[in-house]
Amino acid sequence: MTRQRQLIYNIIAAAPEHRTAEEIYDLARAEMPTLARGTVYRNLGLLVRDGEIRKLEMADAPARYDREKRPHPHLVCQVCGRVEDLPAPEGLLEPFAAARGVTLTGYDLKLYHVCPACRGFRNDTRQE
Amino acid sequence: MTRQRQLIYNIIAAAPEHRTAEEIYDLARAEMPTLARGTVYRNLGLLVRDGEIRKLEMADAPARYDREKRPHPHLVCQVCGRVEDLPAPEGLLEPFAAARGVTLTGYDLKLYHVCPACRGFRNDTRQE
DNA sequence: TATTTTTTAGGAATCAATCCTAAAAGAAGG
DNA sequence: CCTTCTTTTAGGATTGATTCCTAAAAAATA
Repeated sequence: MTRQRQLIYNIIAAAPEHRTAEEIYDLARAEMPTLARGTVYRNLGLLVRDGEIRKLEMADAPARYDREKRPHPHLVCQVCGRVEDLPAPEGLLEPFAAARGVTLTGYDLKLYHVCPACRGFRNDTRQE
Repeated sequence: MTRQRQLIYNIIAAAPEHRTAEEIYDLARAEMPTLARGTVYRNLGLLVRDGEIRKLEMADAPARYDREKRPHPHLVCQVCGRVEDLPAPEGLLEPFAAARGVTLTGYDLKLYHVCPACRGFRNDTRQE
């Protein structure tokens, strides 16, 4: 385990934010100024491959990384792109797939909405 | 409506395939050899904006385009990347979102599996 | 048909991500 | 700690998808 990889992992593990490679690069450079961009991408790839973190492919935007290893859906603001984790939809997708004779190996579920900040309301109805 | 745009739309509308911009470009060039790549991208964007077609963002691969305008999930082969349409999961996602106080504006659901061809079986259990 | 507006072709530019290579750092053993 | 072997890094070049730019062409409008 190199210092570079540990640093990159720590940045992701330390916060629930779903950051882009570039954001992670910037944060990491603050602590290790010689860190190369390619090193960040390569280590992110390795961490994903080893199941330490998850990669989130975003529509028309750079990928983001999630410290949560278990599969779960995401709530994405259509306007600002902000991403939140959602609890896994227990027993929702499996039956849907099974009913079609499909053996699920994974899923990607994004729910789009407009977040309170982008809606301009402060009296939104979301809990959390 | 320009000839270029009509041609691009026709290619998508004519088949259930989920093609990439590059594939559409190649098919279109067969009929209109001077067509520019940028014209394909621009028109795909406009068609998506106007709700004539849908854009499918793929993981680590170029986007694909879908003639089906209604929202619906996709079944994606992890190995070859092949994409199939799935019927809309009526009343599955809305309650899930509503239960969390979220007003859904859209969704993106991809189910991953390994298609029969990639599994190497011919006795698979999928219908259709 | 003349005028105004939009779109195109073609190529340059951008942006995220990957690849390349010599140098540096880590792992393993004693 | 030394030495050796293997992996990883920095830094920059490269790629691949997509977007942008501009003068010319086509479409819409009158």
